[in-house]
Amino acid sequence: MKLPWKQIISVLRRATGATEVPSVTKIAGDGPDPYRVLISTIISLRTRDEVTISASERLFSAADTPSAMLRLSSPAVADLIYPAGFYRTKADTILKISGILLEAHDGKVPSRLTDLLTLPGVGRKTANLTLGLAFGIPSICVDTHVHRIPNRAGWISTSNPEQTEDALMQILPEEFWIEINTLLVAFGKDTCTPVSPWCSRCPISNWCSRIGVSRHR
DNA sequence: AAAACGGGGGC
DNA sequence: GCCCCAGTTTT
Repeated sequence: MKLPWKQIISVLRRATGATEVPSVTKIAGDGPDPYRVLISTIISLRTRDEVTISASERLFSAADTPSAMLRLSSPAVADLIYPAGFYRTKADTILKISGILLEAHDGKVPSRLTDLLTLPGVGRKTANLTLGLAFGIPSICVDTHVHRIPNRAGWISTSNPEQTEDALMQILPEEFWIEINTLLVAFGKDTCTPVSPWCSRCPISNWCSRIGVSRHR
């Protein structure tokens, strides 16, 4: 299937209201601060956007560098990021990461995938998202929406996130890699929902084969 | 009362 | 691969 990506992306931008920078990056102020991007990405795990943003703002107003973070106790961090889900685990993770950054990476967030993956609490998703948002390095971040939507639309046919990452790199121009996650997350939340999606108000239904969708609105 | 949710670690 | 983790919203 030959897909008009420029058009699809621009329609999604308008439909979702997402401009170019996702909410996590905006927390970082004028330029994306890799440390803030990484830490808010950790906080965002299983947590809604609004909660992630307020939790990140509270945390960063108390500490926004690895060394400042290490002056806080784990319960203090947990208290700052509450009510983000898994807040106790995340507080430990944030402190561990901060310590490692200070010891092994000169207090900075590494910009190589392999280095990011060695950090505790950082998996493929978090690492790729950080590479894109913090450093502008083209990388595709596959979450449930980025996996579900292209498959439902019939653009690709994959069964796991890693396959999806490869398949999307094949069909999607590199200039859209960083943005696709933000767009599809927003799109998947309000229109292309996991069950009974709002196909009647979908702006890109022209390019969707609705594979696997039995019920829709 | 379940299921779902911007996952990842330990085994 | 499977199981665990463990807060909140949505259905």
